Amino acid sequence: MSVYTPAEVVEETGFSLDTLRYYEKIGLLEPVGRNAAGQRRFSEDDVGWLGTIRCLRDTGMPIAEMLRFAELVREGDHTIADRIKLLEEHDGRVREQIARLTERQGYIRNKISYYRTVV
Amino acid sequence: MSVYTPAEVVEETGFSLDTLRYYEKIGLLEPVGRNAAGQRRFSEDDVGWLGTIRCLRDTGMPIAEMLRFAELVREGDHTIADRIKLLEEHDGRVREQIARLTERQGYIRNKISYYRTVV
DNA sequence: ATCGCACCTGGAGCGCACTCCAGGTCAATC
DNA sequence: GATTGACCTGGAGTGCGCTCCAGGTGCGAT
Repeated sequence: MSVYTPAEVVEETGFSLDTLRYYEKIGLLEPVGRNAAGQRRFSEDDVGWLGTIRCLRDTGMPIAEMLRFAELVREGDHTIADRIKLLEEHDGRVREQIARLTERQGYIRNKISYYRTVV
Repeated sequence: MSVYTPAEVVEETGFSLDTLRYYEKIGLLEPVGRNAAGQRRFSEDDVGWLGTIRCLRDTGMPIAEMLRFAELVREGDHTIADRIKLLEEHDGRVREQIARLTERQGYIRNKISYYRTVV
């Protein structure tokens, strides 16, 4: 079972070291293991979880909601229905987000086309 | 040439009154016309411009860049090539945004599917 | 042994985009 | 003529999500 240094995790997840510490501090990450010198050594699971976090963050989930999700995960398998619910609601918002973005994109492209006719 | 009261513009654009005043203060909106009592009366053009702003904001353009765009618009027709450039760069970012969102959406949906197999 | 470097901590600070507030004006309505 | 309600101003405050800082530890390389 391999472990990762902070620098490796920064590299793999794209989160800054400060952000990793911040996530641990607020409880989005469970207390990370340490080596003898007190330095963090992230587990495979930590890195996997950070991948999930990355994905939720990138789709605009606020930290407060990620915390709720993290709690559900910690509580064990009997919360899986709740997790599905949470993720489905989020998926709905992502869909809306994409739809809105696509619509606005159309407007921007029209604008560009219009400018092209003017030049 | 009809004009709009603040309340009407709030209704039509979805920006709050405070936001409208803020946009005027920072120069994103040119100084809005006033009635005898000093109250704002927005022109058709103001409302149209706010539509553009809405669209750029919703697609994640930072205010600083919208200000640059507003400046170009004010400078007149000889800046149209620059405006096209700015909007095209923005369009590129919007495309990336949609692509990333779509990819992450796939991940989320996988996660949901996985949870469904577990329950 | 001394240096550089990756890492540690608690806590302060920051950038963005608003949002709220206190105190005031004016016009129309009861 | 008192009240109500939409609006005004300048400036302070807020929430989010980090990001930075000072001061310190421990380890491997020169």
